[in-house]
Amino acid sequence: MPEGHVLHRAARLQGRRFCGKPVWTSSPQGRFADGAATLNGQTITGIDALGKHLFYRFDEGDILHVHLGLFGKFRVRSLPAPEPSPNARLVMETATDHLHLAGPTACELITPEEEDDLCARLGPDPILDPADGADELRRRLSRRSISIGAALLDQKVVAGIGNVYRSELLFLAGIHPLTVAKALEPWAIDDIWRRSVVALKDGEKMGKIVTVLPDEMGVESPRELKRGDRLYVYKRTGAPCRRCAEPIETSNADGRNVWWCPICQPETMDLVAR
DNA sequence: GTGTCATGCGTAT
DNA sequence: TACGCCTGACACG
Repeated sequence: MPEGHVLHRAARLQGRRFCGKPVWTSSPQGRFADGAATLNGQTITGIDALGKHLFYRFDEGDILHVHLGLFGKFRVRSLPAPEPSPNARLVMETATDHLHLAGPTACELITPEEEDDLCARLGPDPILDPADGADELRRRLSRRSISIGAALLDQKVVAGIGNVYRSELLFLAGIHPLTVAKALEPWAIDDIWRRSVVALKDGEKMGKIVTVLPDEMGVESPRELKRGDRLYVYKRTGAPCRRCAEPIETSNADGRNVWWCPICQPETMDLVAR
């Protein structure tokens, strides 16, 4: 269940194993049989992530687009690999490595024009555009009367943030998630952007989402934080805030659950209706 | 075994 | 706003 950091990490780690090598491809589940037949025997020339999307480039010009959706998962390992699950959408192997993809929302061949259209619909990616994404984010939020919580999930506003990061980033920024997006001061939007760059890059490096500062939990490094100690507010309804002990609140005003601390993220500005 | 839920998103109503 | 899609982990009986 991936946010943008997972896709950037996949591009980096899969790139090491698969770029520059011919691949055998198949679709045990059958739903990508034609595409797998087209790609079989081709050489991968590059793997790129943008937001939550992944693009594999092949030497005959084909482009494979993968979006994991809510359930999609990669398994990557060195050969020999176990039998693929019967619902594997795509299995890809070199002489030494094995990739197994199950449950994606999208696994399809697309044209360069389709890739351009798709990318044009995405906001700035904190991992790809750390330096100049803030201006773009400010522009894209300036006319939105939706809440900042809803805006951060909209991939047209910013690409790669999902439901975990949006709650955690707004906690770190001290902003209530139901705050009207266009009511935010430019410096507050810049702050959200800077925090998203740090958080997603950290997530990409570690392969998991850790937003809690290690010293707040009495350990040296984020890697030492146990499951359950890594996040400030996500899925912590009723638990004491790690900073002020106030019970964490939750709402699903926009169809997805969002969590916040009522003291650390006060209602100081315009809120959208609950 | 069954039911529920989940880090997503497009389409229909 | 609701639903459909796709899978796996976990709680419960």
